[in-house]
Amino acid sequence: MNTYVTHGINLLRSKGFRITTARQQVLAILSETEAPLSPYDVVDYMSEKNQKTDAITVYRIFDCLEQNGLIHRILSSGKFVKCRIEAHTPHSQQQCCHHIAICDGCGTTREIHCHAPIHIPPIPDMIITGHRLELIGRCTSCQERFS
Amino acid sequence: MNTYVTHGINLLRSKGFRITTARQQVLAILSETEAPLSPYDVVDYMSEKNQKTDAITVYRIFDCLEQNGLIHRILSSGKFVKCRIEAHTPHSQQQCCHHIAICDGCGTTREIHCHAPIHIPPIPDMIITGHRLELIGRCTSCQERFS
DNA sequence: ATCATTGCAAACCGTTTGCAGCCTT
DNA sequence: AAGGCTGCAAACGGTTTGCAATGAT
Repeated sequence: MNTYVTHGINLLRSKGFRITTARQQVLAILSETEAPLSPYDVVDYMSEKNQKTDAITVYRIFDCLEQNGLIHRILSSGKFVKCRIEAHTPHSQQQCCHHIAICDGCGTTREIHCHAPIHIPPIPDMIITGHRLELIGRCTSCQERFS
Repeated sequence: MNTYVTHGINLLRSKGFRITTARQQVLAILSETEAPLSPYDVVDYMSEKNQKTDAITVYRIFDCLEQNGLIHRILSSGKFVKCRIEAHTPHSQQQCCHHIAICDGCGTTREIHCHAPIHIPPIPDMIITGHRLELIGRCTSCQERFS
């Protein structure tokens, strides 16, 4: 039982969610995996461990975890990764924020804590309230593998 | 026949694509619409004009237009908008680029030409080669409507 | 005991594929 | 005339919904 799992369990419990075995198992799998996972990826992982679950259940657990800032949804792939930075604050141009960098070789992700504001030129007739940013890159091992 | 449509037609022709009526009709609809459209939205629009098309055809036309930088794909919704900025260059942190701002009230979009580099702190073990950025905001009329 | 959560079935939606026929070149 | 493009049919994968059974509190 690692930090991510216990943190997740405590957070969910504090908000009145029930600590079911399915939720604990999903948290455990997320904590063991660096690459983003789809709900069906999780089902496969779990069946390898002889833990039978339905994909629908994983969908609902992912919804719950996302709403509580425990996982990131990756727009470009529809998959999810654990979120280790507790303060997941949606932000304007002035606030501190964090984003995800995705390796286009292996899909591994890194979280980025970004204190510098993103500079955006004024937009006519529109007030900006937030943004979604995904960085595409290549991790060290993929740099070696593909060079 | 406006600038966007003629520009699109000329670009496609110059690359050896055929100028079919379906492609011209889709370009015309894109030029008339500020909000992002799904392929099925386009089919509906066209049937209102008594122009019958198949959604599959629109999908393929969208693919073609996207590859030629004539439309943007919006990750968060899977819809598309016309792209008026010709130089649609994927970019690193140093280059000039452009992105989309989306009104969360009505879905209208604005294109942003962004010359200032986006400042990203160094990421351990990863080289950043590109990024996807979508700005969320609220346009003037929606600010009034919802206030 | 209560009620949130799970799991099965089935529907749903957006998207893709194969192939014959059409239309631009 | 040639071959890119269209459109129908059908399949496909991911996601959602309804409802009864289960299990955490």
